Amino acid sequence: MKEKELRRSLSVLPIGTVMKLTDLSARQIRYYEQQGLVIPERNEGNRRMYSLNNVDQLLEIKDYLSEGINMAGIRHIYEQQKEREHAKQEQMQKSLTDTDVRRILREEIKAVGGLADRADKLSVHKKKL
Amino acid sequence: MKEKELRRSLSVLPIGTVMKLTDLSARQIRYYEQQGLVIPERNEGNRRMYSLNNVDQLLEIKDYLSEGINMAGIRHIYEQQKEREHAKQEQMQKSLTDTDVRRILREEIKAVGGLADRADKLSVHKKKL
DNA sequence: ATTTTATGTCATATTTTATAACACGAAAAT
DNA sequence: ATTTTCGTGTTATAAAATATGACATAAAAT
Repeated sequence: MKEKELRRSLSVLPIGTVMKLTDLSARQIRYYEQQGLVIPERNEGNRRMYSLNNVDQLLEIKDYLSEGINMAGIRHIYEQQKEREHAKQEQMQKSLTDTDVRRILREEIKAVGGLADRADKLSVHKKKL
Repeated sequence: MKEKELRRSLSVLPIGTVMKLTDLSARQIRYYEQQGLVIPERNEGNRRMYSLNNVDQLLEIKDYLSEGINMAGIRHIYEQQKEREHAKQEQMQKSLTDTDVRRILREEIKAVGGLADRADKLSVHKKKL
């Protein structure tokens, strides 16, 4: 599902479209950006270009606001989220090295298996042992 | 998967974005429209707004063109496609009425079952028959 | 009672898009 | 061998969309 993620993160929507999709005013969208919440990419002409993920985030912000949470609160939430993602990232990193360890172990086993094979070939002598 | 279809058919992309996504010039995109191939919606300000489906179709057209097929050919292909869709539509229609028929049959069976029930209730007399 | 927040509104500059026209090489038709 | 048609580029002009910054303000926080 990597392709889907890519699609959702492509900055292809002008602010006008985002306004309609979120039912937010340009003023609001720009203000949230100013507050460090949703920072869109810019095209060559300095126009803001949003992704579907950006839109989702804006809708999320709408929800938070309607729950009475203010900018600072929302900012905090996203910082927390980033932290969690960071932690997960580290976790991933760790588990990756774990699989590395497993791979190495497997290779060691394989090596041992090789020895076993040789032992098999020598097994004609087994009975003798 | 109705929601996905909706997403893909939402007219949210300005022509500039479509140009980048398809690597076609505005001239080309508009010409294909003029030729009846990809007709985008328009926003209140008469700007063309494209959907992801539109983009896919444009990419398809690019392929056809690179295969040497001309506008007329592509138009023909799409007309065929429409016909097929239409046929499928009719088929759907048909099979829907089929299920209707089945439903009706089921109801008839149920009705018969009702009679059967009554027959059961009368079955105390069965032996008499 | 002030100050801060979140948003509206307005003005100005820049960018993007629409439309129409002219051009032009390559392919097709005559 | 010409003439037409096709697909696209380019240019000019007008309208729409967007960016930025300033001023305004009701509601909330202090």
